Amino acid sequence: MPNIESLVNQEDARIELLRGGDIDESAACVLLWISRSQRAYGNLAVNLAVELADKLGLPVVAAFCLTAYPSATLRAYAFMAEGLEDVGHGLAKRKIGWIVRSGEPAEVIPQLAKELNAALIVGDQAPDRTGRGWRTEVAGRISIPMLAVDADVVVPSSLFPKEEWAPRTIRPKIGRVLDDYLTSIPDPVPRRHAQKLKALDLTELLDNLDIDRSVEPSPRFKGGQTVARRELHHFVDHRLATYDTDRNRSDINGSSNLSPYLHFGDISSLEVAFAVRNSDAEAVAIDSYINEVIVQRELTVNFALRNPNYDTFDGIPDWGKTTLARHAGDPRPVIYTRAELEAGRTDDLLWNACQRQMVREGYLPNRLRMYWAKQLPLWTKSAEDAFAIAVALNDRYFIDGRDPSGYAGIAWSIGGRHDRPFPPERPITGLVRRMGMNALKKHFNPQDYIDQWPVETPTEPVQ
DNA sequence: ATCGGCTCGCGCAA
DNA sequence: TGCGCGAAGCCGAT
Repeated sequence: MPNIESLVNQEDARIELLRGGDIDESAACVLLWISRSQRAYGNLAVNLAVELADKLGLPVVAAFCLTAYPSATLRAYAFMAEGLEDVGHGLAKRKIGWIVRSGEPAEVIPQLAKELNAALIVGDQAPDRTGRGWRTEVAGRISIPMLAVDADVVVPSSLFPKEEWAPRTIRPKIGRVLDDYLTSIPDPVPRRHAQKLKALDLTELLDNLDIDRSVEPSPRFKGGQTVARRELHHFVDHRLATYDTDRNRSDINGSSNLSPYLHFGDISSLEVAFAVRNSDAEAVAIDSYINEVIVQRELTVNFALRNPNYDTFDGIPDWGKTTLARHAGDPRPVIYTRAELEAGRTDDLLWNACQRQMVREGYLPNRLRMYWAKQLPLWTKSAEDAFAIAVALNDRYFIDGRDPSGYAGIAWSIGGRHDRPFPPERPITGLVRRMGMNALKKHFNPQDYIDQWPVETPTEPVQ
């Protein structure tokens, strides 16, 4: 009877052994629990499941557990459902079984493992506490081995066991090992094919899920690996060349638009980074984008993994807390309620336009997300309030809400996380760097942007 | 238009 | 222990 320890490379930083032990030789399949990495191709968790299944002479059956996470909206779930349909099609081509069930992962996955007589479970990894909790619970309720593959970063997170301070502390560490990890991903088909397994109707499952249906699906972003890859190649072919050079287009009109897809794992940052690295764009453009999609992004993953307060005010650095505390009593000339903010009814026309794009489209270019978050402390009674409102709106409207990038962005904007102080000390925000029109104007034309997101004029009632 | 200085704390050199 | 330097800024001097 083989044990799992002898079948996997224990030195592989990308693989976490959640439960060890012997493998039952009479088992019927390897269970692949897809959660964070919602894609059939370019997926290292799928590949590990295939590798182990081949060693054991078993087929692979993949499962997804549909459950309503905190602050789940129809917008996010419609996007996710589109992605999951794509997963089903892709896995069929890879001769992997596919099951979608609703319920709590801690119930559903162990139950499924029993039903299918699984030899072991291969899962993926999540940076947020909800996703991490699911894995721990599942591992605690099974009696077979379980592995988790860190498939949604380029450099495995386990190489950064402590909280990193800033881009400059993680950058050299990533640089040292990047060539070991920035590789292409094969799509092996298991030797033993799974029987056709009928998946439940996704729309029906969605209908029965307890989610907030008042936030409508994005009219612009459709989920799925197929669409994600189309976006990636459009970016590489048409916008990457000017990513760093054209000042008027850079990072606002020229952004890659991939964040919703990266959030749901419709595409991996590894595939994105690999495609960019091997494109024929100029080195400055490539380096600039690689810095975004690897260094900055993986810093935010490290933040979520290593700082338990990654989504609250408490997660900001000490110097930020000190300086904000010193200005806690500063008068706020204007205070808006959450409802006024949510409706985009402030006196700042650019901010309102950002809020409208967020509400309608579920997306905002990164730099505007920062401007948006940086204004909030000026208009709320405390920085803590500003933080809480920022997180609430972020999670409610963005397709990629609940993502480490969003939380780290808010912590950077409001509390100076991953940043340094910037004197002179100013009212309310103290030493936390401000962002005003002059800075934004270097990158785009605010008026053009405002015009793109007009206030909807109510239709006149016919009378 | 460009440039230095502003503050803080990490990480490395010594 | 000292020193260089940094996620996307701002202000004032030149």
